[in-house]
Amino acid sequence: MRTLKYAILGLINREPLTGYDITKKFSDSIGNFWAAKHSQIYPELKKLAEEKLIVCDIKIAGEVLEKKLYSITPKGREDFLSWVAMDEPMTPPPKDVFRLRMYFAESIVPAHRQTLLDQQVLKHEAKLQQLVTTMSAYAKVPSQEAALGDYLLLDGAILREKAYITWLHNVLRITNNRN
Amino acid sequence: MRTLKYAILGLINREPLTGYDITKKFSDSIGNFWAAKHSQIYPELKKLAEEKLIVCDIKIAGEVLEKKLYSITPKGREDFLSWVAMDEPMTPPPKDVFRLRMYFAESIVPAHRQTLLDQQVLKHEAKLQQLVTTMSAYAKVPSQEAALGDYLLLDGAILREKAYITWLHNVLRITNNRN
DNA sequence: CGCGACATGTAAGCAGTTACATGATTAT
DNA sequence: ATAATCATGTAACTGCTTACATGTCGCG
Repeated sequence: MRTLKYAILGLINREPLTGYDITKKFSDSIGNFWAAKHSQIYPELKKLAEEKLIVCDIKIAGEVLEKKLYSITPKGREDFLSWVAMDEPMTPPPKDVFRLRMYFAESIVPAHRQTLLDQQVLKHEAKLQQLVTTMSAYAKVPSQEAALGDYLLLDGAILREKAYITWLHNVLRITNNRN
Repeated sequence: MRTLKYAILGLINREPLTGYDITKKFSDSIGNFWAAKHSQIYPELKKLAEEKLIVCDIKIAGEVLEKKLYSITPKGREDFLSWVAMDEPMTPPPKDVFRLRMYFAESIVPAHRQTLLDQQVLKHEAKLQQLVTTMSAYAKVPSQEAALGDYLLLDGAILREKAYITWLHNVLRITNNRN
């Protein structure tokens, strides 16, 4: 499906970026729904340049360090715009190892199961707190076009974490009522 | 991480199953948080048998059809029980192509964007309806140990769908206020 | 001058998908 | 008979992760 390709094209479509810039986006903001490592990004950038969807402009930083600043080409923009407007079959349910473990909840000794659940609650509450803090930087819905996506997806990530925490509490309540 | 291995061991730990039985579980109940195809399951079963974690008993159905019924060995049960009780770093945020598209919402013409969102709402409401129907088969929290996991995870899937639908409505509201 | 961030790449291996491939059993 | 479901496998490929590998720049 080449999804990474379009994620990168979409970012470069907003403004020229280096592989390093892109890597950072995939580890924070975009990372909330599409993560990628630099080891995947650099080869993809190379491929996109070969396909003439982006072009690379080499900048010298300091004395010798070469930074590769990529910009989108008209062909690349066209490709991206036709992808972004496509209809989407529902994303298959995401894999989740913790849920899988809880599917086998009856095989964990109750006291330990509670510990595992409590730890998950803490982790997800910390994540939620971090998302809420980031969100608070937006006093209201941003007017800048480029920031709109960040705002919308942050909202989605917050709702997702809240639902997860609610579920964890349900599991704690239900399993404790049995033992 | 060999997660599929443990998912299969966990299922066979409950009762002996064939590859076909396991495939069905991975396409419905378990499929809500860990999906797998038969092309991945059969080779894994073969590997688990080689590792002596499961054993295979061949049953003849009808005249000639051989069904391979797998059972867990003590070694397999031990391996599974130590896995299921392990602590889990938070699952990385799941990849979601639709969310990625909405991250680039500003690049979609507003009327079309609304269509895409409306269609997603319909798909997720249908999925939610299906989950709720399945859940209604449980009048209350099941007393059977083996059904507990199914019940807990169904609850999680329902909460997840509800949160997704709420988010879709938020996106519709926010983007419509701007155009 | 040292440390953390900046910056760019490759290689090996694992996990998962799609497609290929075959055949038996059961219900209508 | 014939279609749906039962039943089991393999091959090629894509995507992603982990580890390997190297070097510069800016700040204190």
